[in-house]
Amino acid sequence: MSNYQLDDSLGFLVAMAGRALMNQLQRNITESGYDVTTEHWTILVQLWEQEGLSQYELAQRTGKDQPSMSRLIQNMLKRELIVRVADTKDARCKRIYLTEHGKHLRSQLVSIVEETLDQVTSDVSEEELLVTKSVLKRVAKTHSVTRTVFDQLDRKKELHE
Amino acid sequence: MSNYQLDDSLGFLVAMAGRALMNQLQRNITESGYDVTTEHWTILVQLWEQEGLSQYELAQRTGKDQPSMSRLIQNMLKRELIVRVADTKDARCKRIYLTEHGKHLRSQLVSIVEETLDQVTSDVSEEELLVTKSVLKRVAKTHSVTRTVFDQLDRKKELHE
DNA sequence: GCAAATTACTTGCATAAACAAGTATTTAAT
DNA sequence: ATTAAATACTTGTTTATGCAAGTAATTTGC
Repeated sequence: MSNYQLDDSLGFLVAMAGRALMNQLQRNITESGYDVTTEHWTILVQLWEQEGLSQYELAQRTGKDQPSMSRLIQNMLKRELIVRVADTKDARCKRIYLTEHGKHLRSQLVSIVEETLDQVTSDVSEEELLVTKSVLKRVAKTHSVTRTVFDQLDRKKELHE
Repeated sequence: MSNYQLDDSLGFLVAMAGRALMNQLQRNITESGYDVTTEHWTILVQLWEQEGLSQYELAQRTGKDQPSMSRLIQNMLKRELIVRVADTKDARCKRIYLTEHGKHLRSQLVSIVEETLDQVTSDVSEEELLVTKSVLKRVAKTHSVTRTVFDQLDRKKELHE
């Protein structure tokens, strides 16, 4: 029975790289004085591009399940990053809009994220990065929940072309 | 201000691939009838190679902090995967050993993990996989906590050479 | 038009991570 | 020898995930 080598296991490496990235990003955001988590960021990215998405749509686009989204939204409401408005045509649906505060965070947070990505990939060539992204995307697409995210993005791109 | 493209962001891709991998692995383990989490697995891998590690050493080798390790150990004790023995020379230290049950899981769990990795990388060439692993390792090494893991592994390899 | 199925969201429960603060034991410094 | 510092571990709090079960609103099929 082969000795399982952790540092040769894709699962372990993805988990470690993910932790490094998320910790560094969270640290950079907090040190810049923003009360925003990395998870809030994924929602803000969606809303900066299109406001008024329902919780279900946000869950689809970020690869989260509905309970996770429900609680994440509650958290962002508490921090006054967003507001929630009941859909006039479908009372089940709650649509999410940005507050002024949420809107204004955009340029600073995008800078922090880009800076963080530069930090953690300073040692990586452009070509290697492209291969890695392409592989990670394929891995993500093997799973139903995360595949939905990329299928949505691909569909959107087709519309724009 | 550029539109932030999520499917081009390494952070998002790592998070999605990680979720795909962990969900698939957890599902495969559970479906095979084992009451073991993916986090238990990382500890078991260490103990299959060397028993009697302290909680601190396990934390170092898996990139977790001590509180996380403390609770993870409590959980594994409850499931009777491991036992905990106070160090005779240092009463602060608690050393972890496998139960018979923990020992016997080895071959089955290693199979499940290897099968899962094959599932999620069926679409990926050997060469692409090598590049990806190498990049992820470099990303992980940019962060203090996860760097320790690889530094430890590298040191161990040097000793064996 | 009404019961049944579906949809959008929420709540409960277990596990897990990050951080801060606590306890107990050991080591170091004088 | 005693106090101070360091070490190993634990507990509390907040945030987050996965899954199951619940509520309320809307659609569907007859």
